Amino acid sequence: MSLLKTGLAAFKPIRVDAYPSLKWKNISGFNCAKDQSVIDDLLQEKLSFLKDSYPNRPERMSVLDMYSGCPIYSSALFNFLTPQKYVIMSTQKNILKNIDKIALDRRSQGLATYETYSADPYSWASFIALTNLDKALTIEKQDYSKVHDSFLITGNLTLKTIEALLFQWAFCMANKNWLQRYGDVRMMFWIPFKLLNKVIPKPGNLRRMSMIFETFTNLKVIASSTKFDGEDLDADYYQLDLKDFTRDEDIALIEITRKDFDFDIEIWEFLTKKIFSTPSATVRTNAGFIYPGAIEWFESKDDIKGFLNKPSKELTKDEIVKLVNAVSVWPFKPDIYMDFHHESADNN
Amino acid sequence: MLRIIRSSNLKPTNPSFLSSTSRLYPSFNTTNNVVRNLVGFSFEKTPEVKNEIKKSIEDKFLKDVNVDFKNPGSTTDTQKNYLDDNQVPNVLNITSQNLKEHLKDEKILSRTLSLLEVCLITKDFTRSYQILKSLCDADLSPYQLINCVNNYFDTWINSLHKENLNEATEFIESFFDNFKVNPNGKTYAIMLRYCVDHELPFDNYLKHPIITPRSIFGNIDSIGLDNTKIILKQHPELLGSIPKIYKELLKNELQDLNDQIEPITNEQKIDQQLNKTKEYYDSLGQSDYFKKNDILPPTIEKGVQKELNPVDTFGMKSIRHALLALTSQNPQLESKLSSLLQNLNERNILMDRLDINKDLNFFSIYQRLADHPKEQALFEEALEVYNEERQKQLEARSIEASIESWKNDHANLQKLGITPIRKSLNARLWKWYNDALPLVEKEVEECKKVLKEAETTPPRTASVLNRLKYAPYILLIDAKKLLVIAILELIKLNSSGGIQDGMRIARAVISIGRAIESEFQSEQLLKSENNFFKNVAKSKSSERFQKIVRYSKKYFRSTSETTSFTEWSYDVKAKIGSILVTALMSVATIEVEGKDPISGKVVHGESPAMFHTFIFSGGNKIGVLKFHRSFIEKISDEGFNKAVNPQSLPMLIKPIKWYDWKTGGYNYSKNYLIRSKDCPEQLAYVEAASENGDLEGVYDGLNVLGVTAWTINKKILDLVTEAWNSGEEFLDIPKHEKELILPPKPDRGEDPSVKTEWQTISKQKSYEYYANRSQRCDTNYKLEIARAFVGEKFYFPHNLDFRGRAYPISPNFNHLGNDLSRGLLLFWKGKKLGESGFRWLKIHLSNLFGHDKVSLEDRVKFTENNYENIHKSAENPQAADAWWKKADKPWQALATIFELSQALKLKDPTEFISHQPVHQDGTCNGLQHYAALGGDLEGARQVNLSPSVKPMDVYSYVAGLVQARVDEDVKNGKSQAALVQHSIKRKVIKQTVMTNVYGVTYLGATQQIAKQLTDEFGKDTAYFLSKYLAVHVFASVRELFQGAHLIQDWLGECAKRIGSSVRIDLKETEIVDPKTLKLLCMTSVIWTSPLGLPIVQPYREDGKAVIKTNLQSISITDPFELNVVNARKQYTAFPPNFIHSLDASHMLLSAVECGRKELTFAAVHDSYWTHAGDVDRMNEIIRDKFIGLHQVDLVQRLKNEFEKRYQGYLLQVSICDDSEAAILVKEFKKEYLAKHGERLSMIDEIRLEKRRRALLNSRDINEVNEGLKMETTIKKVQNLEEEISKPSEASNNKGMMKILVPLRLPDVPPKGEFDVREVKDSLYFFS
DNA sequence: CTATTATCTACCGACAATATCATTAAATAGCGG
DNA sequence: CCGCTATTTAATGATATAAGTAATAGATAATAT
Repeated sequence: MSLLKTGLAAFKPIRVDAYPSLKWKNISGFNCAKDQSVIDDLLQEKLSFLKDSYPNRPERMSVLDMYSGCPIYSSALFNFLTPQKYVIMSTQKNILKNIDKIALDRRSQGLATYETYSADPYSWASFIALTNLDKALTIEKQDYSKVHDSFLITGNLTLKTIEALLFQWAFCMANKNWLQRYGDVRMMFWIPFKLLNKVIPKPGNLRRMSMIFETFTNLKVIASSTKFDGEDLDADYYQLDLKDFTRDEDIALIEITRKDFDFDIEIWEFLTKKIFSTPSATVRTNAGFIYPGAIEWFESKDDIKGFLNKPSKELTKDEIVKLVNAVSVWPFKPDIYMDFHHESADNN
Repeated sequence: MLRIIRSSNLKPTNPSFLSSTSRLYPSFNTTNNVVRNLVGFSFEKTPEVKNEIKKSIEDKFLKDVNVDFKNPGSTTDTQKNYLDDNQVPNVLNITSQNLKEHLKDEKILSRTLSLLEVCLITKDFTRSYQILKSLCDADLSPYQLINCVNNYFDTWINSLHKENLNEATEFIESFFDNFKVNPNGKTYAIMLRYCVDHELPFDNYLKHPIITPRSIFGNIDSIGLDNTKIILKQHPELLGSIPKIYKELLKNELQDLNDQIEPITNEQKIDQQLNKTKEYYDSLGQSDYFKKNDILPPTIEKGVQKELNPVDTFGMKSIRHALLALTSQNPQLESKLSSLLQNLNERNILMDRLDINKDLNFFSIYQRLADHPKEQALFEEALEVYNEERQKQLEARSIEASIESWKNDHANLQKLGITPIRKSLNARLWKWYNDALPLVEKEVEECKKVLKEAETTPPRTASVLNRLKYAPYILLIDAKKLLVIAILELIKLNSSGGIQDGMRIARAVISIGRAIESEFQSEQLLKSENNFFKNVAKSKSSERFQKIVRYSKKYFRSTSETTSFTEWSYDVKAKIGSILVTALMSVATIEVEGKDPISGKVVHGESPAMFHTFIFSGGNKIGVLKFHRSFIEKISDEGFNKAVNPQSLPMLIKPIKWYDWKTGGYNYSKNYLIRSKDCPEQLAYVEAASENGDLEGVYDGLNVLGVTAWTINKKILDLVTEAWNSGEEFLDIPKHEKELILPPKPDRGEDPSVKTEWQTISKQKSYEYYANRSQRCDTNYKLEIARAFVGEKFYFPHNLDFRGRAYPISPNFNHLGNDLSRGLLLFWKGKKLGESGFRWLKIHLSNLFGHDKVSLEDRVKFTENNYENIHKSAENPQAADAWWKKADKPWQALATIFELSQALKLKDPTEFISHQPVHQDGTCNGLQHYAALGGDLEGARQVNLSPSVKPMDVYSYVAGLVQARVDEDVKNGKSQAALVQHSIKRKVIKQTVMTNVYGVTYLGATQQIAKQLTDEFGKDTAYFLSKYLAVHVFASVRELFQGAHLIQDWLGECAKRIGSSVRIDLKETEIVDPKTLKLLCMTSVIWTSPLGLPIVQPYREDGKAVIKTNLQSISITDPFELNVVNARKQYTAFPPNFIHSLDASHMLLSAVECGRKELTFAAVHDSYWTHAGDVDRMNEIIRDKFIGLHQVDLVQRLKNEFEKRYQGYLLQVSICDDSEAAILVKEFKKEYLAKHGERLSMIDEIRLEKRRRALLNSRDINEVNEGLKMETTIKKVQNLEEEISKPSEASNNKGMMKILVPLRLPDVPPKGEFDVREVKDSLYFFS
């Protein structure tokens, strides 16, 4: 009962250290915050705009938080946003158990709380269950012209094996599917610094990974434990200290929202793979990797042949779009869906 | 110190390698037994040893020749007996303390030697001499060095004229000063050749006090026969110094002894006939096919009525031409056969008159001569002579033949206009070839230029340096050949490695490089043979003489020292390969058709036919070469094509016998005894064993397998061809699927899971499509080979995998293949069935039908009850519901049916002459060996080691056990149990039971069972149930074969310990990783098979090396990188490998005996084949040999060997905190801490122990005493046998500590009561 | 020391990831004596 | 010509690549705090 009326419940902040009996066993592949006050500070410093982006939060805002780890950040964010609903989805059984204890305690006191949802965020099915079957979360469908104003996705993607989710979900943004079918839903993730380094564009030394984020998302670095060089992006981020985290590995917090585009994304995906095969080589050389005849085809296009001789790593976003559009109308274009190979093809 | 050639540029530099300090370190092994030391990675040889080896080969060869000449039946009977001792006679061991460095040295050395060889061949004496000088300073064995110098001398002297005598003499005189070694017999042999060639006096060189004529003529290869003749004319007394095999030859040449040698009368007759007959090849107009470039010889069809549908398999055509339309350097040889046939015709010996011009089915001629043994023998001999030359063509000339066939297709089609040319693949290839040739030639020129410049000015730019690395090699082969090889390889590799319509670049370039290397070697071998025999046998043509020449050639091939045995490095292969691929890629074009996405119109164009690209797999970037889809469509239309590697087809003559670990099999290509996995360690052991004379038994066995003659079952081939051409599915031939159809792509707004699913399905579909295609392709390949060999007599050269199992070297089509391959094969030789054979043939049929679980009598009855079916099937095999198709192995069954039906039509079926191989298969051979090892009564009974009335069937029995368990579960209300209760069949669990011996895991077993259950339950349920069943199958097998599992576990445990042990006399950095401070386990499991073959498990973490080519960098596993062993692989693979080494020994032993008793013998590991009439005799042999093998306690013997080999090794084990050993170690550590103020690390422990051992081994008594007093942790615990030999427990447990202990092996499991001699009376042991 | 994560997954025949950038080691060049 | 340092070049090592882990899930080794 009290759960449904969270918005009305008193908003006493959750403090994880108020539950000293709970053992969090720092040892986890995830790199998580250890010190809640640091996160409080971070939110205050850099994320106050969130409060304005999500009006009337206690009544209508939902947050989906994945792989929370020890819920230091989750608690801080929860306290900060005071959303109507805050779901922590994870596979970490022991951690969820502990969080449940906190939630139970809060509920018993009639306090607002986050809740857990035991499922694997890696599995698409989890979200169908979450929104359709279990109805643990109801999300309003909104227009893509502005950022969704009642739903926020966040989580910790610092484990090696689930890094992939960042890319998958980014593509979901572009494709408007998964949870991104509800609108332009803002996502905030903790990621290893190494991963951040891949996704931020380094002018003159561009790679496909950064191109993805540059083309399909608005990327902002909220916080980082290390300095980095990237265009405009380094202007204003919160300096983190590694000692406040569970692992001795540089970490960053990023925020992404959707950027619209107008070309065939599948060709884009295919083409960028090929064109960045050898980033230091010329566009012409790399074009050869697309399909026989591609170089000649590009040479026949006036808006393209001008940049065929520069290295791929210097290609701009728009130039790539030109290439994509050229391939789309190419009579001898390759079958972009056959670009894989069968592993260990031997078995009688 | 020495100077070597830096591989990048050719200037001498000065690193230190091949340091000799550590080489002769005494082994810790101090037992009474002989411990032979392998030093470094190559076994040191002295020239004397080498000569001895050569001598013994000669003796054996002569013996064999005698067998072939006169009294067959008595081969060697004294092979070293490995079979009756609990000790392995020679425990070989590598004792280098510096493994990694030694290997690196080997790498440099190998490259340098290869470069030397290449420079010599290209007559680059400047560079050669530089290399040679640098080698002098290297730590080569004197023998190796002399060899190198001699090779140099050999080539260099050819460039000298008569006037340069002084230079030559000077070379010999300053030999020692220059190279620090003395000249030897070969040096003098070379000098002799020079003198004789230039008509200079040579007597001086025959009077050397040390270098005797005998040792000179031991190198007769370097003199040449013709020259030897001249020498002998002046010095007839030297005839005694000539190797026997050539003596005969020279005697003939010298004294015109034709009349004195008894001519074989029949042959003489034919000799006379010979003159009467005109060469029929001339009449066919194809004798000079290879020389006259423009005329394609008319293809003779060998009576196979129907062409295979896709006709144009690349290369195949050339093979057929090579087989059919051969030129010969000695026309008389050819005509011998034709005259014989003519003669037979005239005498009406054959039932029908032969049309010599058409019917070249030798097999049918042979069969028709069955009643005329004399003529049959003559015919066979003539055929052998004839084939001798054809084989040579086949191996040596097929590349040229490919070009010809393309060219001809192109030329012929040109007459018809442009369109047909576009359509023809061969014509297209001809164009590619022509367009790319200038590029390649330009590259070759460039290489020449660069090499020349490098002589004067040191190379600077990267591109020149890069080119220099391969330049010397690319000059070795004609540019035309380079290109053809490249084209053929690329087409062959299409769709390999799981890549649709393409291949991995790495594989492509290396395959091309390898093929080129191999072609080069062939050329060299052929050239040296021709040189040696020049001017011989041109004039004399007596049968006897020709025969001697043939044997001399065979001998030459198996011993020739001029043979190149250096290997091209991967670097070179890859670079050359990539040059060619690049050239081809840039010119190869194809007509393409596309659709304009906007207008929808069809557009035509010309586009490159292939392209380079990268694909990604799990974040890995793989470089691939892909073909344009239009090209793929083209080859699909014209059929599935693979280029045949003509150098590894079945052989038309008996393979070269194995006398030596690196010569055998084909005439003109290099084959090793062992298919080593690029593992120098393996080769080192095999080489040592071979030179130690331990491998005689192995060689004998292999040689028996090699002389089994085969032919094609034409009836079967006709039928298969028909089925094939229909394009429909037929038995195990899949349907020809025209194109890959994928489900429609989902909209991108759909949930990602939808797309994922679509991808999965698409991948699956695509996989199936390509699997289907590759299967069709494989079948086509088999059929093409079979078709080319119809009517021929052919042989499969064999070699071994590293465990000693024998495999035919010729891939694709051989008796190890599937039912179809086997069905297509017959023994060439026919043998009368006889009573017993008739019976076995019936049993064989029954077995092929799957009725092999009943008594022999019942099997006979099965066949007898089906006589009507047999006749029907034989008469009308095409019938849709023909009986034979229902067999387990339909093709073989049909082949047998043909024979049976023919036999039954005879008045007396036992008179029938059978060619059908009849198999005797061990029932679960692996388990048989386990049972014998363990003396396990119950196990022995289950696998038919002990006699019984009916054969036991393990699989059914296990199925029964599983059934019982499941039934129990049903009672207890388990839901899965109820579902599968009625589906537990023999077939379901068979594979799992079988693979259980190989250590299949739960997951693997589940998949196997699931595959069987899928039809019944559907994919998902099947998997669910399989998980359940797998558990029960495992439990049941374990329960039934307890004995086997005890041994399996024991073997595993031993391997585990060995694989995680360290040898502490190594250099410290090779014992403990300086970075991680962890033990570096470098010890692989090594043992000696009962036949004397040393087996080294090659499993290590592989060291990757990257090669830069002009296409891309490619990554290969560096064979010269010695890494830590993969302990897991070592122990999971050891039990099966050990058992396989036993069954391999059993097979080879049986082969030798069968050979001795003149049985035709073939084997597929644990399935032994012979003529029906000989099965009884073979069965006896199989049993005897099995008993012989197991009469000693092989497990104990293995343990003894291990203990000897791994004595002094240390192992890290976890033991209980409170055990005595742990306490002692802790105490010691505490004391050490107190004394030295720092903790005793593992390295310290090892250092101390090293020191202690060094002291103990010292010659200084004081030091020994000091050593005796010295304490180390290892000494503390070494006597606590019980504690340290306990199996190690999981280290994750509490209260455990890790300590170093001397390696101990667990006790051998107790042996059971079973007496292996019972096998003698077990009917179903093999059946 | 122990919870979490990564790595396997049946033997043999059989055959392999690559580009780029940073760092280190070695070779060469230059210079002075 | 030698020997030293500075500069260039070669060799080695680390990291990124893609982005549903291809199926499949349970034991075991490795890792990190």
